Amino acid sequence: MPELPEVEASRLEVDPYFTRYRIDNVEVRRPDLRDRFPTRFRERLLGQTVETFARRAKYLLATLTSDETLVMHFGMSGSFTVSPAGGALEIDKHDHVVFHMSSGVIIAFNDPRRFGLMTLLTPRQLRTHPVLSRLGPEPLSDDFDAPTLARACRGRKAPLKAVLLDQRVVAGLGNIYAAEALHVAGLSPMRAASALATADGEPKEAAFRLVAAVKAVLLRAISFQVTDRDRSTRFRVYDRESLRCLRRGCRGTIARRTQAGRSTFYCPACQR
DNA sequence: ATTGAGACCTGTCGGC
DNA sequence: TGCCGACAGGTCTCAA
Repeated sequence: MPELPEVEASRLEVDPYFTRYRIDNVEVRRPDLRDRFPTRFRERLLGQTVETFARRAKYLLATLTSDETLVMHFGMSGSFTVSPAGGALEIDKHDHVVFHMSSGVIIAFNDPRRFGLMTLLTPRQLRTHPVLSRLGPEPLSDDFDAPTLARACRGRKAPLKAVLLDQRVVAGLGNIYAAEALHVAGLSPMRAASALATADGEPKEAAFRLVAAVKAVLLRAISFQVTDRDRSTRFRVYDRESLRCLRRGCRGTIARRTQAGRSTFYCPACQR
């Protein structure tokens, strides 16, 4: 479930049960996701109240009364399940951390593949974190605009798809929405990123189109996550190999190829 | 400094 | 039904 829209949907769903409640108990059933949990992880959480529950890129950040921040990442297969107070509790074998909140609600972090991450950072560790402190702009914020993207793309020979996946350029896109945004923008995933900028790093028209496409695709995906359940209209190119291109007036067929070890879906007819 | 390949771990799906 | 390979929405490390 986990690119920016899915993480944001998860945050919205869990926030009412997390924020302003105290963590009365934590079951650490497996302290080894992508990294081993920090020392005294459980002890540092016990009795803490969650003050805010925010998202940065694909990370979820719960700030605690102690000023420490609980950082969570879903990896490829992470998710939360919320069990109402007093309800029967079923523990899945991939529920690695289970939070018992002061309301009686139980929130479980589930992650079969264990590419996810959970850690607890002091304010200083949060500020200087080697990954978090280097994340690029939030794609839905005004900080992500064509000039910013063009500067990041200047002189880069890497294909556009790879640059959209680089979390230091823009933070939160993954394999699906990078492909979707490139289709909306009518840009080939194989195109060199440098094509978005002039020699001095000024944005070309394609940079404006791509920025707008990224925002549109993510906004649509978030609203889709929150409301829609119809899976048929979910993606324009992702997982649609050999199917007709959905762009109005385009008669192309969606192709698939491997880029940097991952599947890229695109329309060779309308993405240039 | 950039870039691509491989690794991490488990589950699912299609083909034989 | 059972086995096997291919593949999966992310990131990190390493070598070129």
